[in-house]
Amino acid sequence: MKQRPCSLLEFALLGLVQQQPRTGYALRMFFATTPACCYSSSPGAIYPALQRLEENGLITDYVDKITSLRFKRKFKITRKGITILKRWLAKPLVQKDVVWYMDELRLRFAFMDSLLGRRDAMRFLHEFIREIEIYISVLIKYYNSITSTASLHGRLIMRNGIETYKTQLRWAKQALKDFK
Amino acid sequence: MKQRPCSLLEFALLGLVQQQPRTGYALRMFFATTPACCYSSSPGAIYPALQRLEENGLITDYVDKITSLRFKRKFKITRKGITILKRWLAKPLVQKDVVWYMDELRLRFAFMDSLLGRRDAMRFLHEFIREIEIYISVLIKYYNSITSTASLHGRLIMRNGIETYKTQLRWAKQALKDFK
DNA sequence: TCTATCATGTAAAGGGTTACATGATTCT
DNA sequence: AGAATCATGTAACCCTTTACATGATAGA
Repeated sequence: MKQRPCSLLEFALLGLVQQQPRTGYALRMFFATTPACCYSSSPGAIYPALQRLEENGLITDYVDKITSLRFKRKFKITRKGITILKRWLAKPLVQKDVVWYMDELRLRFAFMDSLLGRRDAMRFLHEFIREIEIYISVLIKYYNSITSTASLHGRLIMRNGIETYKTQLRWAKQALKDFK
Repeated sequence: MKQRPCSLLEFALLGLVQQQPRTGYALRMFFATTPACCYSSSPGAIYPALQRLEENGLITDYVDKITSLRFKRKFKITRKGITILKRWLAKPLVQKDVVWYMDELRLRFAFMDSLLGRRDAMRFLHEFIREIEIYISVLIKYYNSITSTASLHGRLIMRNGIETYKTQLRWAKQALKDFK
């Protein structure tokens, strides 16, 4: 009986309640008021996701009557949740990740600091750099192969992709320096 | 009776069959073998999407027995399809687009050349630059507000976002020059 | 008192992913 | 003859989006 893997939103919620217990509304507001908005802020996604996390035992809820008189249902992470979260954070990085799942990688890196060590973060960056470099060379090869036949728009879009990945590369190398 | 808007995959398919008639398989292979792979290549997405486009009269199919003896069901765009596609391509750009839908903007720019004029493409880039500049200032403001409290990872991820958007800005300005 | 915000959800509809299923043609 | 590739789909499952629904509390 293999456990269904968490969705990106579920991991985002898991990571946020790991930092500190929060209510569903606080989680919504976090997405709505920070640049993390791309991980969704609609209640129709967040509340069901929290239910699923609870059903699977990754988070538990409790009623918080300390911080205010108002009824608040706060969620906190469980030991099982921490295990799952850690496993996700520590997953080795593969080519597919940088091609398809850059959002997921950003999320992983953002949540890494409190659960993984400096060493793991640096390993992550090294793997990131390796895969990005490979993918940039793939993109450049493709760009050169179409450059004579493609339209101006086609070439420009390809350049956009290459420049975007080159920025990722620069960022990761600078980040590595910041760790040293 | 408002028509349901097309999904991103539907627009991608519409744009591709507008360039030239293609079979479902050829469309799948296009996604699978080019950097456009992020717009999906699974048959379970593409074939139903083609059916929907045909039901809505945006594309029609015909049997191509000219290029080979083999049965091939090719799709081509209809006049209605061109209208819908053009309307999508020419939509004015708003802040939400650069925050949430960069993929869609890339797709629109890539398909713009054959249906819209140079003037529209340049207008697109101007609007793009305007919205990106606004969003960068928002991100920097946020970055400065959290810089004293956030973790190293948090700051680094923010820098990643800012650098990524700055690259978009540089790209668009360079693209504008290429148009002149 | 009234409005904005805090706070928690549900329901319907739609699209995508994964996995499955099938058969023809081409190349070795 | 067999394998790889071409070619076209379907079905189950799951998640997200959009829209709706409700009520408490704090501040003007």
